[in-house]
Amino acid sequence: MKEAIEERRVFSEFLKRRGLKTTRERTALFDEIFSTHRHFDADDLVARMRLKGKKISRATVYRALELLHECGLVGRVRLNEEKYRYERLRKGEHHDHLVCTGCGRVIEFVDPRIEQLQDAVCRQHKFTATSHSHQIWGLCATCRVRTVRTAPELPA
Amino acid sequence: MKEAIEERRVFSEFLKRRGLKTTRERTALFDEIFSTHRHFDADDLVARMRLKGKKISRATVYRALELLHECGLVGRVRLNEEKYRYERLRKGEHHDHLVCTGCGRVIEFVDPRIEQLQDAVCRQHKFTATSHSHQIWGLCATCRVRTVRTAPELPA
DNA sequence: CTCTAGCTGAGAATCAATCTCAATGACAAG
DNA sequence: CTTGTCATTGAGATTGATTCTCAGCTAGAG
Repeated sequence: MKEAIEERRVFSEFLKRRGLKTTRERTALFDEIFSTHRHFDADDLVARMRLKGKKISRATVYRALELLHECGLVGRVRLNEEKYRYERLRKGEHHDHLVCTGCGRVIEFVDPRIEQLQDAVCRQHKFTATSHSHQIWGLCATCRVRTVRTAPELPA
Repeated sequence: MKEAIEERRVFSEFLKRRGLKTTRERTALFDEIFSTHRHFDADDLVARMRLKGKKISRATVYRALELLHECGLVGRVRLNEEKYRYERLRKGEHHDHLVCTGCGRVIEFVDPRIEQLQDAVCRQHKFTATSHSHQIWGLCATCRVRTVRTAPELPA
């Protein structure tokens, strides 16, 4: 599974540049993360490693995610929850999220026109953007159907 | 300072509808929140109340913010930090945020064209949106100047 | 005024994320 | 291959925001 050659190089060079080491743990985590395109949180990752028979402590997982995030390979957002969501990033690519509050599903979307308007907004405010996050909450098609007339008037 | 008449009515009716009570604490918190337009976090609010000589427990503050959020008078977002940011909302109005990573300043913006494109995205994915949050991080004009050539390379 | 169901405050609990520190390991140099 | 050094790891403690618990308090209907 020697996927993600380019990313692997980026990470390795990033570590070298910082005088950090390419450890067994970091490599294993990298492999796992770059073997899929799923979104995940720290716990998911710990669990996935366990399943593969690699016991890596939570602390190490967080430390590795921090590094991968710093070198731009992994995205980290809070979708209005208390925990972070991580996701593999493809260089130059960017996407935003539709988050289903019914089932938790996350749908990605890209819209260059929106990005363009964003740039305009920044210019208008003399703001120099470095990143952004755009989330839309609601119900996905499936949950929408399921909730027809189950939706309360509000008197929760 | 009998501001925010309309909001006051909304809140009061909301409480009534839910069989909840209009307590001294809730009224005091409401007054404080609706006396300005600032963004704030739970601690700010506790502190502001203290300054006015009203000691209201953190638990109560959180509970009141929850209610105000539920009835749509107060917005609550995580700007990729661990804590929530709250803000007074004006009915029907909506805005998003430019967050300066230099000084923490939050600039609000509205762009109907972006909102429109969002709707289109949702339709495309058969997604029924209920809310969204759109944040752009970067440097405000002031911090930008201050940081000229202090910024690292970060070949992210 | 009374009574009851909702409130409040203090502190405990939770939960993700971060930190501490002793033991271990990567890797450059010899 | 061996060594020395300094980063790394894991387990558990810690932090920080938020939520919960529960006993005593109070709003507000009757």
